[in-house]
Amino acid sequence: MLHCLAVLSSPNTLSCPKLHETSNGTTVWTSYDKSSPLYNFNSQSELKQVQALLIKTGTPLSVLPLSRVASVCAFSSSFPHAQKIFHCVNKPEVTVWNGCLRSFAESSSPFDAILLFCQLRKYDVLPDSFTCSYVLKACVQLLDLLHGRNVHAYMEKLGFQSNLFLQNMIVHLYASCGKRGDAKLLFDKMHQRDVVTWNIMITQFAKRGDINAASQLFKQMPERSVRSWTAMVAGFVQCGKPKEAIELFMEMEGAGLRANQVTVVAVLAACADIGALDLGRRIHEYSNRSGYQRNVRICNTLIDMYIKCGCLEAARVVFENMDERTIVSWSAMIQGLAMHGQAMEALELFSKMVQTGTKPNGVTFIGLLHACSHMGLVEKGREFFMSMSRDYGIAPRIEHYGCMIDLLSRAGLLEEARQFIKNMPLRPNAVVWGALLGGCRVHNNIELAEEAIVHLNELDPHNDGYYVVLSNIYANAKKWENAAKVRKLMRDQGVKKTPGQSSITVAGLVHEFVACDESHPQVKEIYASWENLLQQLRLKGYVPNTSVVLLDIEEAEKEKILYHHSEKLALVFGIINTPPGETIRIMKNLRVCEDCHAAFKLISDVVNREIVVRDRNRFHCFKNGTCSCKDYW
DNA sequence: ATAGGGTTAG
Repeated sequence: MLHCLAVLSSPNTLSCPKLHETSNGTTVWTSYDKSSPLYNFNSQSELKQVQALLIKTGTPLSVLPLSRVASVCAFSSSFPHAQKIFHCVNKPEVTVWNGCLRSFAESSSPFDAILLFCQLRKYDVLPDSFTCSYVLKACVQLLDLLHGRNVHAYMEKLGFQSNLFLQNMIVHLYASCGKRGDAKLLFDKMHQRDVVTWNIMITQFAKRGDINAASQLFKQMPERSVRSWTAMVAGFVQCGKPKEAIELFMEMEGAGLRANQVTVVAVLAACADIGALDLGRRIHEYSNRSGYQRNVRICNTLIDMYIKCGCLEAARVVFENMDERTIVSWSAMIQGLAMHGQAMEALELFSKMVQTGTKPNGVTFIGLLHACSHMGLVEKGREFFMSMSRDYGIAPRIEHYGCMIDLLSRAGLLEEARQFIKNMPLRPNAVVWGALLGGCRVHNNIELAEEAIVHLNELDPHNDGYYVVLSNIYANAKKWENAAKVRKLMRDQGVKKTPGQSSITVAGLVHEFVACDESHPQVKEIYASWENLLQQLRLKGYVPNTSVVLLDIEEAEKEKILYHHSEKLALVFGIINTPPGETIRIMKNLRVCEDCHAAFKLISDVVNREIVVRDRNRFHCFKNGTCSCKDYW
């Protein structure tokens, strides 16, 4: 405002459009400088001053940026005044308002578009189909079905009911507001549909968890674009079906279609979920060849993919090479370092992030607390927990409390963890009690474990993991009757123990193993190889830790079960089938067993290999006889 | 003018 006035008081310095006489005698206006303060009025009074100046200098009002005039006057008493300006510059006023509606619809407060639309009707500005499209866009942004329905009705009154663009938007509105039935009804009634109509339906059905309906539509549609395939691939990922996502992507490639940037993100997310490093690397190369290196979302997804595939270094390279990073990039990297047990690096990265002026969000703190809890940095964790609300105004959510309980109970501060739960302002959920239970296993606290299971039995009665941990605690204390009781409780409630399953990819093929697996074609070779390896381990001092076997059976039987754990089978298979020295990567659906953990450390030394195990919640990187988790897990 | 993408505790 002050700036503007200063300029107005010295008209000579204005970069105002000038009237020039050309050689053939006609007059033209030179184009104006948009950065001039003259065109950056932000209020009615500034606009009036600008107008007064234009009139004084004989400059036509048409030099005014009309959409700006519209947005300044949109909700004020100058509304009719703005219309006058539009009239005198001989522009159809609705197009000017449309421009304004559009920028409101795409702004951070799309409701302004709806308000402006109401103003227009009050002042008898006749909307056209574009007007409707921008208001509908705002309604979709806000999931505002109420106003959307009004616009829908009004549209029909204006005779736009057969406009395909608008019909598509209406279908989108209903579907995204959770009215899938209505959307489908409208969709079925449409006389003509284009590929966008189908894509909207597929995307919305998949987003709302109805992947089967989406899949049906995908099969039915007359022609599919890359966006249709992408919608399905992304849909599978969102529904927790990464394998199906990857299968479909392969089919898409087979059909000769090229993945776009969104497809790349979706496929990479699927690779991260199932740990498909080979495909992930291939997509990375494809992405680079396609010139997507500077796409921040792709880079973020690449970081996540490499982290979840156990390649922390590759993730770091992507991160380092980004010329622009968002909070997601930093948070993903911090979380990755946490998952790999590199707590100090995670904290250092956080400091660096703060130094560059990037503000952390709630997710960043989950990564930081996660890092502290995986390395037992209790004091640091407490500090972060305090700091997030005090220094950054981020209220801790249930996830943050979960991290804190995990941090305290893992570190053996079980009573403090219990008090933390008692005093927390949010209702503790299963994860919170589960974290306490996990600590009880590490520190063999039966009493607190029993307290936790009472809550867990109520909050998440069908999750087998909690009962297994409790019976583990009993078995560890040789309380076999209690362990049996837990198993009976599981039976009575119809809860089955999820079988441990490990997988390894060799030459592009995924090999899956369960405990005592006899189904693999190389089973004899694997078992023989294990016996051989076992001899070498014994020489290194390996003693089987049979306490992890929950059954009350003979020691020899326990050892046999122990030796045929799924992760051991996968590892031996990997050693046999990959060249010496190559890193072996194994994924397990549950937490790695304690005995396997001890064995893997020794094996990494005996066979001189790096072994990376992706566990249910973190990575263990075995190398030269030690693990990256430093045995704190 | 209309459809789409990333990080989250155990």
